[in-house]
Amino acid sequence: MIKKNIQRIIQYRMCLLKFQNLGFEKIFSYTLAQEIGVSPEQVRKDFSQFHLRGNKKAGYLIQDILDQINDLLHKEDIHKIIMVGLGNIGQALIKYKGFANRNMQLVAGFDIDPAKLKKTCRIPTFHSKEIPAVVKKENVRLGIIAVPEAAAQEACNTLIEAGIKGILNFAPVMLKTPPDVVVQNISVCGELEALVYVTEKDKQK
Amino acid sequence: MIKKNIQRIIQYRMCLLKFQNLGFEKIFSYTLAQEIGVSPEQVRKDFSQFHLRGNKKAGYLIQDILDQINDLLHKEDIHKIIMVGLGNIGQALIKYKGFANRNMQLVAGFDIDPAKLKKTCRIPTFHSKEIPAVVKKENVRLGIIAVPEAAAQEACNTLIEAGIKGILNFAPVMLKTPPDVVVQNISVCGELEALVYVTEKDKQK
DNA sequence: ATTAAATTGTTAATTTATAAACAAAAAGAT
DNA sequence: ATCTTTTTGTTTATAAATTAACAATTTAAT
Repeated sequence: MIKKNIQRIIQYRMCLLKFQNLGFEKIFSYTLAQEIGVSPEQVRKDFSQFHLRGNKKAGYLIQDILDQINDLLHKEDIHKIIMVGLGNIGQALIKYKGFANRNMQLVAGFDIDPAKLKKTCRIPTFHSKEIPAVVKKENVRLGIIAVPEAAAQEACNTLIEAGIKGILNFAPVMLKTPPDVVVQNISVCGELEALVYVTEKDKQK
Repeated sequence: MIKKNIQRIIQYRMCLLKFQNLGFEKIFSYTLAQEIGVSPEQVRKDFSQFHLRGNKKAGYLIQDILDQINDLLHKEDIHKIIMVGLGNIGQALIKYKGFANRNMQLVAGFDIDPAKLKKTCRIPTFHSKEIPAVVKKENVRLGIIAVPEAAAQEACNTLIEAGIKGILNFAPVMLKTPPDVVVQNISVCGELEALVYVTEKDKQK
């Protein structure tokens, strides 16, 4: 599983950008902490672990920290992504315009259903059998799986075979991958179920 | 933040259903563990914490454990959900057919843009100003925020004011809520950035 | 009937993550 | 120039989560 500190670093980055856009040049651990919903000590600890340094009494220089986080997250490159499955989620992600300003680029979509490939699209779409060719040609390392549960492991195997190293999985299954391929799962229903659990528990109090 | 053990319980449930559909009546901690990608000790520990009991040498009775997990997760009820924001993600979720068999029901969608409300839809859609009325009438406790970043906190405030207790947030901001309102965030870009970090780190080895 | 094997469930140990404490440095005030 | 205040950064302590260990129990075999 991915460490929590790097997930927070990603959040700090978004927050720093926000404050920078508001015209600030410096920020304190306290401010950042409040914004993210953690303690200032947590912010400083995280920064310390990634060697992000500030100035005593003067806080952190936003631009400076951003530069370093951008390095950490390899923001000097544009990260190409392919997506398998052009159903509901797939279509939504294709239309999503937020990838670009985070240095992400959805370069192609795939499906085994020819009907799904017919829709006009912001990105090129191909039959899933073309995955290896496109991955190789475009040198893609990340993939999104947005196919139904039953097809997910097969899609996953194809991606692995093609050389994909990181997979974002929307299908409600735990994918089996070799150790050098990392999977992150997103489950809308799962998150909602967790919310039901905690909110119903709160209710009893 | 929501405890990890309950998140795993939710995963175990999906896995148990899968094995039940395959015709199995019993399952061992080892099997479940492998499927979820954790250790058998973790499974037994989780089960123990929620008082889910098996039989020595004979493993766990799938139906029995499912009944108890269903109780934990309040699967005796159908959980109503409303959604604010009928953009890309909103549309995808409205079309999504997987809610029903997890006892979730999207009862209404909202947007401030009249154009978005015009599309024919599987569920009724209203102007966001109707949120309090619908929440009250339908007695809804869960909400999904799928609006742009700039509108997210305001949408959140409306939901809180209306009495929503759990929020699934797709906007890339940390929402400010009172302690009795729980938020779960989903960030596709954030997850992809985390994947970039770990996969690039692996590459160096 | 006894023994061996398998599996749970609890307790103990370890690791990881978070929080607290505090020294060090910088800025500003007296 | 000295003292006070503020904020970082590191160290120590606490809490949470995971892993390991092992006793208890059940089934099956001899």
